[in-house]
Amino acid sequence: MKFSQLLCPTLKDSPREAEIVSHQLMLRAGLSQKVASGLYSYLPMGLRVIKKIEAIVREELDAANCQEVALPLITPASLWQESGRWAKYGPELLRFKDRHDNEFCYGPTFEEAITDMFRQSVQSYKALPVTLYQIQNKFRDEIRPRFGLMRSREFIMKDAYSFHLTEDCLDITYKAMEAAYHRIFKRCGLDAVCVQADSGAIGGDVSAEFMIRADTGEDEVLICQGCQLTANKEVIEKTNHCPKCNSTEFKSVRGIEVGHIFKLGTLYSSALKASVLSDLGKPTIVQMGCYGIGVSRTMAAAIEQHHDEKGIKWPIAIAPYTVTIIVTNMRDEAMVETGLALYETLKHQKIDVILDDRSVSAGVKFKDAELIGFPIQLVIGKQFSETGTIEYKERDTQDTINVSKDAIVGHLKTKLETSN
RNA sequence: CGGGGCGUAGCGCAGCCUGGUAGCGCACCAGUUUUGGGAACUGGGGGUCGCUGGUUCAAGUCCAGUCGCCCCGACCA
Repeated sequence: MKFSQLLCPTLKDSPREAEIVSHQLMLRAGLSQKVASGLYSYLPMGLRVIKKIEAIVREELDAANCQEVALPLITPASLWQESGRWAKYGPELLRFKDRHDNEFCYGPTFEEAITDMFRQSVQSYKALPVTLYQIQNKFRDEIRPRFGLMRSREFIMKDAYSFHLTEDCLDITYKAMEAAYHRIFKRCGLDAVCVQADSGAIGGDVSAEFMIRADTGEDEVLICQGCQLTANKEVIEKTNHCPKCNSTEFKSVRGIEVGHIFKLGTLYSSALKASVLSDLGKPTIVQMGCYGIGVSRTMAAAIEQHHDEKGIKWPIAIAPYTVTIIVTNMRDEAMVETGLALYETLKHQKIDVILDDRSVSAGVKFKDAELIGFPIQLVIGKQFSETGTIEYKERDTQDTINVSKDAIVGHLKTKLETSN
């Protein structure tokens, strides 16, 4: 991509509405824009980050034998009535009627819809276990949306649901999903912890949350000083001591909840009569698990965890572009030619690269590069004219080194390989 | 929904107390000079001051209502 053609409206001043740093930076870096309270559009840069997170989620879930499906965003009231949640769910569930006066809701979560898909498709225990997932927009009419993408009403979420004949089998998948989640957040370059949690409105008996550590996080995580067990505040408040070692000493840290995994048991499968025939020919209600990841929230959390006073410091795996080539003087033909050639070379090597070919002053390009947070800057500037070298700079560490024009691609590739 | 704050150009703000027909910085457009850390000069474009009603000769400014947005709380992936 050439920056001169890119829709990326960066701002010097932070809009008044944004208070926390991820919200400010996503607006300033031109990632996303507000449409109404709790509703946001993604601009090209923001969408690239989302797509990268989604790609990592897909790869890890597919590797864990999950299958991707797509359910409609809108669910008929009849399914929710069957589970009993039409009455239980509050105004957070956005309901409406179609022209025939049939009732529907925008899906905030999809246990009913997926269980319906399952019961229409599976009759035998031989098809189990099976785990289905989707990545799409969810809608929850939050009492108070806040902090931009951190708590929006429409948001992108990956939700997965597993079906099993036995609790033991559910247990195996639950643990496999926990492991997959650790890999996902690690690959995204995020420091996440898995904590014991309360299962809340979704129901079920066992659940764990994945928290990205950040001082601005909405949630409080308690770490047991006896055995290092991590749990969310609600769990400890209920029992007042560590459920594992009985210690009452805790250290408190703040976190952003980006994932939640549950063992649902037969909560929904019994309500919706999702059963299979066992090997004894006996109808058996299936065991279920469900597993969510807030994709758009993960993007916000990544900014909270990786930024400085200049802007965002994207982890390489989820950066909108890995490398930006900054040509400081667009009137200097040698610089322009070198920048373009380097850009073409990197593109052919399948490196995500953007060429800042705008006819603006060097300062603007530097500031934008720091703000948007491309992990690596390759600067073709005055040192190029003088010594024929290109400046290699890392956004995170600000480490800078001059590399000859001929060696720059090799240097970059070595750096990228060692950082993976 | 309770408490607090805010709506004036794309973004940040002043003007409101004390009414007289809208201004500053940045951004944007044109030209000239610039080109390593948000350049300079000159000349431009852009606002029914959130909306509705009222008071007044006259309302961005005063009064009433209403809508929207943000923060704290209750609630929540």
